[in-house]
Amino acid sequence: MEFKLSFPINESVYIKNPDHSDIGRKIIKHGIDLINELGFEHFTFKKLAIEIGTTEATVYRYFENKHRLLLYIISWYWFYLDYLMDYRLQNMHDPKKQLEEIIQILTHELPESSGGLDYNKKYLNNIVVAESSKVYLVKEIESINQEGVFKAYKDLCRKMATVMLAYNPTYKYPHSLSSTIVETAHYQQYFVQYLPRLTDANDANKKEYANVYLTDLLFKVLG
Amino acid sequence: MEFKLSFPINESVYIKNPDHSDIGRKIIKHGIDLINELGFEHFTFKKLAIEIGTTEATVYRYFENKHRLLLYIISWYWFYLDYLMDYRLQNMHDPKKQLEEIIQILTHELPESSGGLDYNKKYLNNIVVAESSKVYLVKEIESINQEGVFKAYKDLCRKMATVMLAYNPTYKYPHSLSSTIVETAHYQQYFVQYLPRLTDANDANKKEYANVYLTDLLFKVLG
DNA sequence: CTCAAACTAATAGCAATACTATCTTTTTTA
DNA sequence: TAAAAAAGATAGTATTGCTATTAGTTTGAG
Repeated sequence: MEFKLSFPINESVYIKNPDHSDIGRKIIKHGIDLINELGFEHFTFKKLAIEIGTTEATVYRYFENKHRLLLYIISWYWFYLDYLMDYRLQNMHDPKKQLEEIIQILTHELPESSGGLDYNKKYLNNIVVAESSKVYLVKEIESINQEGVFKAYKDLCRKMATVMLAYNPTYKYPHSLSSTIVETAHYQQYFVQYLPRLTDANDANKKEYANVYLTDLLFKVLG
Repeated sequence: MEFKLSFPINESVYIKNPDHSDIGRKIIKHGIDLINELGFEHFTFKKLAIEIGTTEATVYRYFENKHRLLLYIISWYWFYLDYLMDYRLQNMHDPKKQLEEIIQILTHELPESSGGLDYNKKYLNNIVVAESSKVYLVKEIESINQEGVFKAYKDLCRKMATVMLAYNPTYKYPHSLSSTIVETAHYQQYFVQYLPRLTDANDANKKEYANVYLTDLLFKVLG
């Protein structure tokens, strides 16, 4: 028994909704696999088309370019985080516990079986950590932001900021602290794995490091 | 009377040292101008060659590809930060004042006239904020890290960690906090400008926002 | 039913990008 | 002053990013 998670991803992200056809869903699923395997710079629509047994032109009918496909994947992640936070925090009324749960969600692989979607969560996590900043670190940022494609990220930060203010109503920078926590969760995971000298992790605490570091930081900042 | 700042940038970053010839220095200077103007994705060696009145082949004699040129520019920035910190902190013995000065350096444009170099510091700052993460968020991270090209960043974090420990010897994550402060300085500046909903900045506090936010955060974390 | 409109897929092709190779000329320096 | 090194000119290749055209397939109005 499965139900299908479907998120209202901004329509200007795609040309044709990939969620409405078999080939569209293949583009997302195998897109995640291939971006994970090759890295975003080496990923191309041609390689993706070969992977899923179709042609480049078909992929271009769904997405204007590979940046838009990445934006779709990362948007899906933002919506999924938002959904997970709602779901996990709903019966949790202590803001401290809520904040701990938020960091838990941000620093661990997304749970595998929630929804009928079969995206590889390990790969999705790798992409989020290594590639997500590339969706906004582009010269076209002002025009794509005007399309509203970052709304999900902004909503997520607003939700986190609300919980922070419930914990400490006098804290002045809850939105910045939220985006800091999200971004730091990503690149501290990356640094632990690839540039450990930029962290204080070691082989023993590696696995829970980002969680422990961020929890310590968050509660010290919020007091 | 000018003296020339020269930093020991890792030799594997370039094929031929751009600092040793006129055309090499032009590649860096106009490279900074063009990457700032076009964004890293739209920047090409062909466009750079036209800009400085030479050919693509000549630029390729200095750098293997545009990623290496960016790495050179960002390495120069890391060395310059390190140098600036030494210079500004040398007669400052209070760790609290030192930490405040470090954040000041990280959240403001680099000073213009230090050294004989004529890189445009405003453009360099834009590049650091918008493009620097692209030097390590690549599939080849493990092999390029082995070349030692990130040593300057690691040394910088070590230096910052030392000051943090002087201020609070019991803090457990000084290296992570250093990289967090550096990265957060970059993207909070970016967010204030392009995605202000991810921050708590407004038109009135915009200019000093990153500084104020990070100073508050740092001293709350260190206690 | 059926025939045209609309939608989808497949093929081809083009311009830009990311290089590499070669050969000539100029500059350096031993 | 010869030879080594650097720069310039020119050409060429494979890949990338994207578009145009055509062929086939589905849909739905009469």
